[in-house]
Amino acid sequence: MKPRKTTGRNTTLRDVAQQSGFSAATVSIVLNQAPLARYISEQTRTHIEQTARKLGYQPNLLARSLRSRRNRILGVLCFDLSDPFCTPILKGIENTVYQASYLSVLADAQSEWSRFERHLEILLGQRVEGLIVIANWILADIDLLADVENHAVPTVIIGRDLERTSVHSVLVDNEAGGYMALQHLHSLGHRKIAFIRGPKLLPDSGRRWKGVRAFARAARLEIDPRLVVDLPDLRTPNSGFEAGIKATEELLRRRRPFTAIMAFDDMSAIGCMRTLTLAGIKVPDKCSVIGFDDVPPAILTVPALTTVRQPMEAMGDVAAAMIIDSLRAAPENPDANVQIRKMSPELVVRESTRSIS
Amino acid sequence: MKPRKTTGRNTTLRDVAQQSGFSAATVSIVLNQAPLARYISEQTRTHIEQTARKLGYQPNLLARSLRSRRNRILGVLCFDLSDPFCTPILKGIENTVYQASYLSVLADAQSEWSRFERHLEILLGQRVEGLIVIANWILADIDLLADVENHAVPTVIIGRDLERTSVHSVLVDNEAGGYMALQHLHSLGHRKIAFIRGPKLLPDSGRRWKGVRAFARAARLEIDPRLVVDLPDLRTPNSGFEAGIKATEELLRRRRPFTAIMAFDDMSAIGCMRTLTLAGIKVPDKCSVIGFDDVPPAILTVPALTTVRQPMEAMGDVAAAMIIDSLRAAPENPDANVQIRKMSPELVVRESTRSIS
DNA sequence: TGGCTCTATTAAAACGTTTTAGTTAATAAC
DNA sequence: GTTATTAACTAAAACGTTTTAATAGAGCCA
Repeated sequence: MKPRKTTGRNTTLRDVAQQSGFSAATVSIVLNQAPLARYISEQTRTHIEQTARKLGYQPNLLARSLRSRRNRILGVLCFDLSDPFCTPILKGIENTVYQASYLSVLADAQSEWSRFERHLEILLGQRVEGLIVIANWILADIDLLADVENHAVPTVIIGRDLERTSVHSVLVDNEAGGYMALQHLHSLGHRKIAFIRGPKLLPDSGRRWKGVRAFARAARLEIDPRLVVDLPDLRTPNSGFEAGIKATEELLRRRRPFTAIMAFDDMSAIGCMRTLTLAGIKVPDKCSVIGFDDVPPAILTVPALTTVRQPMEAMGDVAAAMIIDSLRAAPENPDANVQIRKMSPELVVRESTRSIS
Repeated sequence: MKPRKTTGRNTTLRDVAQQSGFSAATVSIVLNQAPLARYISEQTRTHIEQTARKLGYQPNLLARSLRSRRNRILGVLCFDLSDPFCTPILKGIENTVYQASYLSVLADAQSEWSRFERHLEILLGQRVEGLIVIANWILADIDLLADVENHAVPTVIIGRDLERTSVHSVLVDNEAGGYMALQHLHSLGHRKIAFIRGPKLLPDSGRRWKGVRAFARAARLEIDPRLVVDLPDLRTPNSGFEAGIKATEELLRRRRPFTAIMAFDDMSAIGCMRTLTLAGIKVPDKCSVIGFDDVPPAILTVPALTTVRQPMEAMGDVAAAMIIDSLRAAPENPDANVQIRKMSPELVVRESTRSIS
């Protein structure tokens, strides 16, 4: 039975001090195991600890961080949490942050700019020590930059690289990924390959496509422009699936034969498979499909999706580590040297691709 | 161009006061549009606002909440974020909370008890005004209760109902859902129906099953115990899919004919469909499948999953509203009357169920 | 003249910690 | 017999706000 509070007031450090007969300073030193605790006698130490426990003392973290200017909290700002892309990243972040005995608090902007800004403001107002932004959509650099620079909080953005700012970046090597994807299809013997490219506004789209073209050139493979479609720019969070469906319908409408499709990402690939299946085109027997990302739902389809994996959990790890390192290194001036970390993608062969025969 | 800070210090209220020639009190009153602002002359008001803007003043929320004992922050504690069940709930919460101009911060325990407790402690230490717990797994009441009661923070738990505590609950009417699911299959003419029940330790399992039995009784439908399998208890977050695969394999091994399967939840239903498809049993032609929850991936499969929907977003809404209401009603003693809110499930017919030939 | 009620503003006391700079008393060093 | 050193504490000043109670001046009434 814990002692019940009748009053609404929480037990404070002073209560413990009073009750134990020592000063607030001593209590603070003991309870935090501060360096000075070396000089506190064993006896008082245990006595204080006991009283604290007895009173059910829980420190007020607000007061603590106000005074000490540290709170061991990292803010995570997610542009849209319902994107399955976010979850593994968050997992990575949470793991690393936890190891370092920090806490991460997450805010979700639900694809709305106004929320993004408000949440950013509040996180900064709460004096988080670092900030991780998950950019699963187009982010205008400017706004972010201004606020963050003012507060001098070390920041990393996952999924985008911001030029000429004080913000670190972690992202996958999209070009290598595009290269890899096409190489895989080519190695299976596919030559007539259709492409669903990403939205034009998304920097990823261009980069992946660049990788694709690089491989095509290297392998002397010709890309038929009539087998290339683009996803529309206006993309609310989980519209990738719908867009993939539409894109594939368009592709079928063109009546040019192809034996494989490379989709911009997993969600569009899953939409693509649906259209093909409904049209009676068996995947992978009649047509192979490859995605990009390896989001969790990629294993749920039949056939399970072959894809180019972004190491999302690792990306979260790395981002968190960057922040924590820069916090450890220079608590005073964080943006010592801005880093851009490109992670290697990895081909994950499942069931949706097969060699031509 | 915002004015750059050369020093690491942030602009404080006092800076604004000094710069504008008024006292801190006045500045605070103006900037917060406090009741007393009525008496402040238009002129000073605009002057103060201007200086604040010029200096790029951002209030320190820590100091603010420390003093005013309010911070308009709700803590959300999720037992495992990678469960797709959470995302829609979070969306609902975030929406309602945002409307009420609160902020929600999320912490993810990643299925680990120790993290759950630590995060809980920190959220409470941060003096969040309310707490929402998303229980997508078995939660021992006791621990939660102790801490929460001590802090007298209004709390609601989503997905579980805790008896005899001061914690509100929001959950779906599992019994009605189970009833509904079986009714649907029955109305399509299915009589030989297999069941994949939930883990025994999960209260939901029993309740859904109770609903199933209730319908069976009402419709004079006999349930063949050899067509019933249970998901194992040891369930790490996203093992539902794997477990569904295993369970269906077991079912097929028994070689008792059936024309429909009712799965415990969507993830196991999706696993189930995979096994059936790989075994050459076409869904829904040869066998119908129904799930429970309507998690986002349910629409991604071919055929898309028929399921009993938990109104997850609405559940998030309701939970948040409960907290905010109880905060508005009685900021002093929150647990005025504990509520348990049961939400109605809804049948969502998609492509995985069909009437018997 | 004195006593009200407004208006416009502020001094100073919180809020609950951490931290800096002491203060003793005792022990050791010279 | 003075001076360091050390052990065991503590007073008091932050941290950056909000809020309470107060202070003046002005207008009005009797």
